[in-house]
Amino acid sequence: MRNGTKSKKEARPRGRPRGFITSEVLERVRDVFLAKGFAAASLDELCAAAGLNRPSLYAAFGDKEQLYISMLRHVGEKSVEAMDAVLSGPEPIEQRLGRIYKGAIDIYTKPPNRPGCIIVGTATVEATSHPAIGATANEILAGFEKAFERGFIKSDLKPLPSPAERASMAGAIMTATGIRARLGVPATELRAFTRSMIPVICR
Amino acid sequence: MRNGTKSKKEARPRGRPRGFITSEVLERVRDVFLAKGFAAASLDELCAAAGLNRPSLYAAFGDKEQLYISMLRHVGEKSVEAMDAVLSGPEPIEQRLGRIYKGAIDIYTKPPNRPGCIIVGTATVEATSHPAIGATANEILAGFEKAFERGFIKSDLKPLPSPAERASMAGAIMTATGIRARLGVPATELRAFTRSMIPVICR
DNA sequence: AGATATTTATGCGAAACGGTACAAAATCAA
DNA sequence: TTGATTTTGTACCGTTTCGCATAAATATCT
Repeated sequence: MRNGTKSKKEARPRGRPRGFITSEVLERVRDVFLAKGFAAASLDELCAAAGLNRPSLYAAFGDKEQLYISMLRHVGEKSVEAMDAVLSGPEPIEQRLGRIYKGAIDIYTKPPNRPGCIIVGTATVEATSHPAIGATANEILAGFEKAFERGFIKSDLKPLPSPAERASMAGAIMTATGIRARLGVPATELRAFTRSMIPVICR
Repeated sequence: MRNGTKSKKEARPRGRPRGFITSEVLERVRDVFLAKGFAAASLDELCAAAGLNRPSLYAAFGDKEQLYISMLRHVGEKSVEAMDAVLSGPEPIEQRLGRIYKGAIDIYTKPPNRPGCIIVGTATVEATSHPAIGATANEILAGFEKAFERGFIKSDLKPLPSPAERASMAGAIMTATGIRARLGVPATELRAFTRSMIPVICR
């Protein structure tokens, strides 16, 4: 027991404990970034939503770009988990895909602000000025495609197009849906679109 | 000749003539909006790029949002013209589609800033705060799909999926490509993606 | 020429921006 | 209790932002 009694839970750090939970803060700033985008979201709004003062936010997450990237990663991880939960199910792949798209559209068109997909809807515009944001968004989208691919592998579709090709197509449909939702296309139209695409992907 | 000699050219307006050409200004501010997005593009940058002073820009186009929308419409019209020129050609539809995507990718990945598609890449994020921008972007995307549809009608593909369905799929592929280009996906990968999607669309 | 109309140019001014310095508060180690 | 360490709150700095007020410049119409 030389190196400190780590006990079960890791020893509490030295100084004053934090008055917030990281994941909660990330989910609150997510709502601000969703509504305004990265550039138009001010630190005042972000701090107010997070319930933190500015120096606390900075000490915990770094500057605005790093905070945004942390939020993106958080959203991405939770999304992939949710996708895997559905895509590993026992139903035929067409049905699993339908549930993925339906769930996505529900989120994308949630009133009152039809926010669309936060990744393609808010990260894309910043990618030219903030390459790290573009790279992060790309990683997350690649993660989505990998999740789709796992779903296609677990299916009895013909081997061609390959699961990877089908996955990249499913991802493109998802991307386009997330964009069009934010642009104001109503949910019914989005659902009709994804429903008509599924048989094409699974041909 | 009562109502004034309108001659051929309409009579010049009364006061001092403008020192700029509307389409040129729109194409110069387009470059700024492409690089920075709507929110992060400052009026100083826009004026400098346009070669106009601030009050001139305001008198000619209104505020920043109206200027941006005028620019979007300008880009949209020229794009549809270019698409129709290709899509009405004599080649098989697969080949016409390939040329459309190749041309788009060339623009989307142009160095040094891989700007992607200005419509889905910069308008989308603003749609929640500026509904007029979202509506305009949607109109333009619908115009793209109509152009695709005209191309599919002029082809000897099977009647199902319908030309409209094929067009919405082709549009989704275009959208996803424009997004991923801005996010940093290299041109070679984008070309491989669209090339693999064409046979699926034209099945 | 003189009056009228429109566009240019300079520059301002109030507000909002991102980021940080500094001291008070809260906890742990000894 | 005393000192070390981390978080919190207030207040501020310099810069940049958008939009406009005002006056000079350039054209047509009478």
